[in-house]
Amino acid sequence: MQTVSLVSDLSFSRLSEDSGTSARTGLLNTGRGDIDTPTFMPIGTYGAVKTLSPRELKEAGADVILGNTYHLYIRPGMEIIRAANGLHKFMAWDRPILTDSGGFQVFSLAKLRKISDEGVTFTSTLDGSEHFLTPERSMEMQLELGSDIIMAFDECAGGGADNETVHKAVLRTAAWTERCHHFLKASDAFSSSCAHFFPIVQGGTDKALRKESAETVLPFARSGIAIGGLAVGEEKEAMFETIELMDSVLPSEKLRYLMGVGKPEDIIRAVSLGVDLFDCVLPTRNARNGQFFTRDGRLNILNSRFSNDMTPISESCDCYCCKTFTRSYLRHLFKLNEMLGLRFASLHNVTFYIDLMRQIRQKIGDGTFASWSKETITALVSSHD
RNA sequence: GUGGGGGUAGCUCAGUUGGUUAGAGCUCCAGGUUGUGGCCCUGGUGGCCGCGGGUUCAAGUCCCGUCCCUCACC
Repeated sequence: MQTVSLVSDLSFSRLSEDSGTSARTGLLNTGRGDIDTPTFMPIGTYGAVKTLSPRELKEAGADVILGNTYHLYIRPGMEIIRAANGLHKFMAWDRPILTDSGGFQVFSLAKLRKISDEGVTFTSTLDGSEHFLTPERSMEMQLELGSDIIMAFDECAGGGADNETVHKAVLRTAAWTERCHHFLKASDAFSSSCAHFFPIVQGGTDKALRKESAETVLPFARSGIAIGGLAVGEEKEAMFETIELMDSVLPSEKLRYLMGVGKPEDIIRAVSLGVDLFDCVLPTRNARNGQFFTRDGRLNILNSRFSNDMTPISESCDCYCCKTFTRSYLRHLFKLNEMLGLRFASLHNVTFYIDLMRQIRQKIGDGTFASWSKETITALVSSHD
């Protein structure tokens, strides 16, 4: 297998490893600062991590956030992004941004779509207008956004897809990844951008298809590679078996990004299988439904048992929400649909996820990750499953 | 005072020519949410059908009385 180098000089370097598991810490260089791994990216789909300001994100400790090419292309459109001199300036976030390519959204959101080897025709969920998205166009838009980590334009088959469908997605993802790479290699904007390019492995939960997909996209991975097509409806154990397979197939010197995962306990397990980077809607979406993450599991602030509870969400959390407000008050805010409640819940959950990652890095560095992870997972799921 | 309309779940209301154990939405209570629209999904609690008589095998439904709400007119 041959590694094809992109023009970027940026890299991922492993700093320490955990004995007994595949967990490791690392450092990803970007033009907008280094990222300690393992880490978690809050999701800022439309150029906003819902309810939180960039200042609050920094205070919570976020090093990198995720933006969505598909959503930003629909609204406000690339013309506005160009006029604003890129997404960073537009949203006033000066740290790294990873951009999703739009591949996943075309399949998960768009109602009407036609897929061919050339690209995807889809109908906008906003106004019904028709659009054509290709690997080249996705790369072009991610460059216009000013992305620090550009994701390959892939095809994600759903969790219930048969092997023939998954295989087609694997082949198409391979061809598209090569086109993405080819486009970037020829792009002046890319060579001067200091941006990473991450290919995405597909293949569902079938071992042979996963291996095939990994082998076909790996030549285009320089600093990192993503594991896509998981947490899309398959059995949880099948997901972890696939991650474990990826741990043995992917070279350990490249950063591994597990797309869309997950619950805190899932992240810890994935870290033990060698994953370095995560994103997930749970901390922010569930926050807006009143769910708070804590070391002792999740709690639904709408539950009546909190109506007169004058303690904070978590005694051990240093976020503004936990230092200042009671469960009783937070429940009150949620019962009345006050937007302040959504903000505090989002702030707490994002802080919780980022603190969790910080602790994971510390435990790996200490060499105590294996035992710590077992205890922590037990506590996290104590009141669930 | 006279005439009309109406009283059914916490709220807004559906309930066929009388026919099984009276329903819905919202609320309330509790689950879910994995490359994001605060959406959404799944369960559950909750009714002396205003009250009292009557007709009938059978009444939320028909009849009589009564109380309350509401509109119109004196």
